[in-house]
Amino acid sequence: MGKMPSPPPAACSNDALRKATRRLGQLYDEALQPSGLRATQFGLLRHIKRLNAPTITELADELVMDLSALGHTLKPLARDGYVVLTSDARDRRAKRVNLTAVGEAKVAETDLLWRVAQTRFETAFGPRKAEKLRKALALLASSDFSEAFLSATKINRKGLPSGPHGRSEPAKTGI
Amino acid sequence: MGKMPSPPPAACSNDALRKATRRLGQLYDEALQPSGLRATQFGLLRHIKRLNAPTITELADELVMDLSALGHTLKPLARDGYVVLTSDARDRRAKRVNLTAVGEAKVAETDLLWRVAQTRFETAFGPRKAEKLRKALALLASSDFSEAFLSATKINRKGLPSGPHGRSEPAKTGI
DNA sequence: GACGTTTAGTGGTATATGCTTCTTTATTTG
DNA sequence: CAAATAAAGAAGCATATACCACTAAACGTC
Repeated sequence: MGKMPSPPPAACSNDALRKATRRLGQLYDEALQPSGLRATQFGLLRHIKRLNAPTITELADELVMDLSALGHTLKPLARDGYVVLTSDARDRRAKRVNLTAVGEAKVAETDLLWRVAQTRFETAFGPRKAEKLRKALALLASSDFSEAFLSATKINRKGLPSGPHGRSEPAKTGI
Repeated sequence: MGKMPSPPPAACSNDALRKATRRLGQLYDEALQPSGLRATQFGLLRHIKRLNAPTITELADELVMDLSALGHTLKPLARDGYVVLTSDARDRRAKRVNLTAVGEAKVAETDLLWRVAQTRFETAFGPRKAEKLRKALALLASSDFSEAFLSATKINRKGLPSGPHGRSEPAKTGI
């Protein structure tokens, strides 16, 4: 008994993450429906508001999203008048994403619905656990984690490295 | 001091989930790239293999995915010859998703790449935490959670219901 | 066994997201 | 300063994912 089929945990973390995302997306979308905004759009508008007219690149970084993907995603919001893109004066390459008055109002309106959903989430999942989950997710989304992942050596004799050996430091949060 | 702006945890769980999903998706996609399969496609093929020629509906349920969305997602895989749709003999409405020999081979091939990625994930995130995270995500994806979320009363005087009062039972896992 | 209802999928449309390529600006260098 | 290089977006294409409307097949009822 010297091999053992090297059991990488049966479940795929990526699959698990996607399933949860789909489900939660459906629940939040349903909750925000009266506003006409998707959960993704609301989140996007909130980020724009918080970052105060960021450039597309800044926004993309913050959202852990591909630059061009964000460009596409902004179109419906621009079309509907929630945001406006303006060229940056200093750097004419850059474009800033501005929340319009209409957009601002829509965010405020939708925020009420969001709070209900968020509170339901806390209640259903447990506030303590919810907070820990968000922390874990933030770590996953961080560039620290990317680096840890990319530099993790693929050598891992068992599936469960338990002893104090070759594991490249489980990324210390720092988020 | 009797109001307090009812602080629904500053961060949106949905946003957090999406950011993490995007990041991890990129990491896994990159890891599987040599195979030509996206992480989503690999996960899909693995589910098909595991469920043994499921109907589209069964597969959609398992993946917490919309039926028609799954229908669309299957097209590239069918086009590339990894799966074939066959009408069920007993119920001519139903269609079964069959993994072809080519698909089977592709899964086997990609599995090697996936194991590396999965092991890196375990190493970078910590095996213990990884397991707990997957559990939490599985709970979120479960219908139990949907029900708990939908039936959660939106009344929640503070943002942190701490006492032993009106909270509709933080869905007991059972996953 | 015809009729209304439910169930399985399809097709269309729209958003979400990523990659690659190309254009316009900035920035760096010789 | 001119040429090379880097950075910010835009555009095109492809997959991922959802909702709605529609068709076809199965079911249940009287």
